[in-house]
Amino acid sequence: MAIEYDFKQVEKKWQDYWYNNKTYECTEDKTKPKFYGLIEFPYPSGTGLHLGHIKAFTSMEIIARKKRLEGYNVLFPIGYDAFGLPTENYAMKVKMHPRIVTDENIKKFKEQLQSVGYSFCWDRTVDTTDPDFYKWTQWIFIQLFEKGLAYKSHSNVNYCPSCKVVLANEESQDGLCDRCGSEVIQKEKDVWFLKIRDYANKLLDGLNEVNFPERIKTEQQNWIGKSTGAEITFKAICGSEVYYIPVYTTRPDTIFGATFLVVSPEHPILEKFADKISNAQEILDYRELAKNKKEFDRINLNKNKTGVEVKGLTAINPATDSSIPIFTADYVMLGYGTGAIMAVPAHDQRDWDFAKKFNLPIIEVIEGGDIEKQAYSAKTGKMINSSLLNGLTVSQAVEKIISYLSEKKLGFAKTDFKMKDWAFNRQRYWGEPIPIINCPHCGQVPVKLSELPLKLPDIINITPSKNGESPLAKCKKWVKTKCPICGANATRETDTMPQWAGSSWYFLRYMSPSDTEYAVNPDAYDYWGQVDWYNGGMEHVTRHLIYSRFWNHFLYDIGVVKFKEPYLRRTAQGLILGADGEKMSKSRGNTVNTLDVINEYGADVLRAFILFIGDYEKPAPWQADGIKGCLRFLNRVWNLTDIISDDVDTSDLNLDALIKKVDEDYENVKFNTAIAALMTALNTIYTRGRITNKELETFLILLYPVAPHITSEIYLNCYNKMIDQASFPKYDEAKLLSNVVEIPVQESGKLRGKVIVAVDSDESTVLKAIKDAGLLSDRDIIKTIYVKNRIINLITKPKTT
RNA sequence: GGGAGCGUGGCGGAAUUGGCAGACGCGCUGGACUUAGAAUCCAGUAUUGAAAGAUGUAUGAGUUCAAGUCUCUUCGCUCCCACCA
Repeated sequence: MAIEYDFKQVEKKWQDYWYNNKTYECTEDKTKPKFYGLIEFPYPSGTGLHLGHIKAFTSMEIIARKKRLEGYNVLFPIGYDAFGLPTENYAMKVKMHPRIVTDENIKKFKEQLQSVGYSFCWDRTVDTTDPDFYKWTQWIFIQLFEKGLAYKSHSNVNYCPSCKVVLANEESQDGLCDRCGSEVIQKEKDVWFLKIRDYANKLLDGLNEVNFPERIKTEQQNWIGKSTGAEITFKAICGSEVYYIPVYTTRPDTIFGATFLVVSPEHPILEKFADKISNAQEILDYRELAKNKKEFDRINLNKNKTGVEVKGLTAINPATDSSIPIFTADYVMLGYGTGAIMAVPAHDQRDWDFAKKFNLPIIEVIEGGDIEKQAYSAKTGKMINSSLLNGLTVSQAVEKIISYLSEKKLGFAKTDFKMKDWAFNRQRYWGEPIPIINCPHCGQVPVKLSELPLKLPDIINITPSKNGESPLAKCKKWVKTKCPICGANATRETDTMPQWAGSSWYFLRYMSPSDTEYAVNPDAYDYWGQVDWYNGGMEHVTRHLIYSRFWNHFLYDIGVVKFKEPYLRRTAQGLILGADGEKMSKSRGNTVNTLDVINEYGADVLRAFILFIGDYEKPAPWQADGIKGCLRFLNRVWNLTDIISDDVDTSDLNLDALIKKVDEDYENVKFNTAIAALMTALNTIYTRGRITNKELETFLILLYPVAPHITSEIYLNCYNKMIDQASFPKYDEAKLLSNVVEIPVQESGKLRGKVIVAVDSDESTVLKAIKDAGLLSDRDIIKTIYVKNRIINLITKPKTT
C-alpha cells in the first residue's frame, strides 16, 4: 500500500519548484509555434481570490498546460487591473495611500494564485497602476486625442452622488450605479468622451472575423444597435422666423402620416425660442420634472405618456406642406437620433398613445391594421393617403421618399447607433491622470511624450470634494504648469481615466512588459500577434470586450498593431452560485472561501471540482458535498501505483477513444465530461484491478492539465522524468472503434434487447444474430431500419395465418 | 415591448446532434472491514410492479421506423437590451 497522499506537502513542493525554476516563463522562441492564452486579469480587491476567479482562470490554465505538451510556445500571462474605486474607498476608510493598499493586495493575490498552482508567466506580470504601464495608457490617450477621437464636451452625464463619479452608460444600467447601487442622477458636467461611435461599423464588421459564441456577438450587436433610416428636416416657424429641426426616423415611408413633431425636453429649440414661446414657463417646469424622473420610471411609465405642446411654434411637414403642432415629451431622448421625432401615430405605438391622450389626428398611410385600436407598425401592406407613394410597398416607399427628399435637400438616408460615445473621465484620485494641459492661449494641449508618464501626485487627502471636483484639483502644485507650446502659465486636467482604460490594451503589454520605447514592441508583436484564446465573464461583453476591441482597431489604424481584431477566440464561463442557487454575496451568507477549500482538499481537487461541477459556460451552484467526489477520484489516482502490471488484458479500455474524448472536450470547454471520462476509465481500471505502464502514463498526462501537482509527483516517482517534458498523447483513428459493437434491437421503436456483432456488419448478419439470440417475436417483420453500428429497428405486425 | 437561452431522478448534471434517456459525481440504502466512528471497499438506487412488463425528459399536439433533441401550443425560469424613433 502506498503512503497516503499528502497534498499539502506535494502541492507546495511543486509550486515552489515551478516558480523557482521559471518552468512556465517564455521567450519569443521562433523555433516553436506560439499560443497566446489570456484570462481577464483580476482586480486585486482586499477580499482576495474568489471561486469566480478560480473558474475563470482554471479553464485557460488547462489549455495552456495542454498546449505546452503539444509543443507550443505558450504565453499565459497574469496582471492586475488595479486602479479603481474599491481600493480608493478602502484606502480612505483606513487612511492609507491607495498605492500601499494596492501593493498589499497584489502581494496577497500573487500568493493565492500560486497556491492554486497556475502556470502563469510571472516575469511578465503587469500592473495598470505602475507608472511604467500607465505611461503607455496615457500615450494611447494622446494618440486618440490627436486623431480627434478624444474630446471634451459639456454634457448631461450619469452621476453617482454616493461614489461622486461620472459613470458611463454601461456602468449605470437601470439607473443604478454599477459599483454601489445608489440611484444615478443626471448632472451637467465637462466630460471627456472617446468617439467609439466612429468605430461602430468596424466593431460590427469585425465580429465576422472572430470565433466568439453567438450570444456574445448578438449582445455586442444589440449594444451597438445599428439602425438604418433617414434624417429629415422639418421647418419650424415662429412668427416670421424659420428654424430647421432635423428628425431621425427608421420609417420615412410613413411621412404622410406625420401629424405632429416631438422634441426632447432638453432640445435646443426650446432654449432658442424661449422668449417667443407663449407657455415657456410650463415647458421649463416640464423639463425639470423630466430631469428628476429616474431612468427607471421613464421605462416603467411608458404607457402613460406625458408632454406639453410648444405654443407659438409650428412645424411644416415637408411631404404634405401642411402645418403640424410641436410637442415636447420625455419619451423622446436628446441622446438618440437628433433628439426630435416626426410622430406617426397610425404606425408607431408610442406616438399612437400620445396622440390619443392629446387628441391629435391619426392618419393611416399603410393598409392592413386597425388604427382605431392600436398602431400598425408592420412593414407589410400598401401605401395609401400618401400622394406619390400610393400603391407602393413599404420598401419601395422608403426608397422613393428618400430620393424625393434628397432631391429637395430635405432629407437623406442615415444609419444611427444606440451606442453612445464613451464617457472617459472620473473625478477620483486612483486612476491614470488625463495627460492634457489647459492653456489660456492654445486650448487643450497634450503633455509632451517625453514627459510621460504623467505621474499621480503623492497627496494625502484623496477625498473627492462636495462639488464633484477631482481630488487632484486640490493639489495646486501639480495642477500649475506651463503650456508645452507657448510656455504660458497653464493648468493640468485634473480628472482621471475610468477603470476601463488600462484593461483596454493590457493584453498587448504582456508581449513586451518592460519595453521602454514602445507600448508594445514591434518584434514581440510580430511573434505573438493576436490573442489566440481569451476567456472571461459575460458581464464584460458590452464593456471591456467592446472597449478593448475599439482600442485595438484604433491602434491598427495608426499602425501600432497589425491585426484589427485583438482576440481570435472568446469563451465565457458561467457564474459560480451559492449552494442555494443564488448569486454568491456576503449579505446572503452563501459565500465559500477559496482558501478554506484549498486547505481542506488541496488545489488539484479544487481545480477538478470547479470544472466538474457542470457545463463550463452555464451557471452552476457550488455544492460543498460534491467536492468529495473529486477528492476520492484523485486519491484513487494516487493509489494506481499499487496496481501497475504490464501483464494484463487491456481490451476493456479503449485508450485511443479516451485520448480523443479528453482532447476534444478540453478544446471545446467541456471540462466536466472530460473529467467524467477519466473517472469512467479509472473505474474500468479498478474493476479490472491492474493498470499497464502505458495506460498509467497516458492517464497521468491526460489528467495533468487539471491536476498538475499530483500527476507531476506520480509521474516523477514512476518514471523518474518531469511530466512537463512529456508530449500530449495522440490517438490512432483506426483504433477508435473496437472490432465488435453492441447493437440495440428495437421492435416498432421499443427496446427488445441487444446483440453484439462485428463492426460494420451488414443487415443480414445483424438479423441472424438477433434470431440466434432469440430476440425475434412471433410477429411478421414488415420493415427493417438498420443504421450501421448504431441501432436496428424491426417494424412488425401480427402474424398472418 | 425586442433579442438570446433554458426546463431531464432526491441534488449537480450527461446523452456521439434524430438512434439504448439518466454517463460521471453527490446523496441515500444494504453489506464488508472496525470495540466504535472516520476513511476505504463491494452491491443497489428514475417511477411503478413480486415479476415479465408498463410508464417516463415542464405542458398539449404534430413530423418520423425512431423525438430530451425537429415544428407548433401553453406554462415557468434566466440573461441581455429597452419610450432607440
